Amino acid sequence: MQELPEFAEAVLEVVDAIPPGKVLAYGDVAELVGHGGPRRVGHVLSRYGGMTCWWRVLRADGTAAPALEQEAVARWRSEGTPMVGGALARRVDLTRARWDGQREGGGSVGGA
DNA sequence: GTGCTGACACAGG
DNA sequence: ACCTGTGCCAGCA
Repeated sequence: MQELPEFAEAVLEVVDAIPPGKVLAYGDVAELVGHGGPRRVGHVLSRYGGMTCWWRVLRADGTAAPALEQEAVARWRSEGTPMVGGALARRVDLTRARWDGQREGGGSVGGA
């Protein structure tokens, strides 16, 4: 594989593991990889994100950077990611879309 | 070695 | 709901 830094490799691995319709915050990814902080995750995606589903990674607010908002929102709508205020909002409902790092389907019923 | 910038996070107004 | 300031970590001039 590429000589990608271990950190970058771990990040891409986690992002690639996120199921469709789910999302993770930069800080959450950093926690899952167990290294560095949110800024490093963002930089990795900006550099190697071109080959990963970076749109499944957003800020803790459920929003994405201005430049990515256009692209990301389109992706979320396409993937069916839960949005706040309907599918027309530019914000994701982290309350439901936040991936726990485990397999979907969870057990909980709650939802819905 | 110093300073700035950046696909962030959190608290305050 | 919105914007602002501060802290954190790493890369780059």
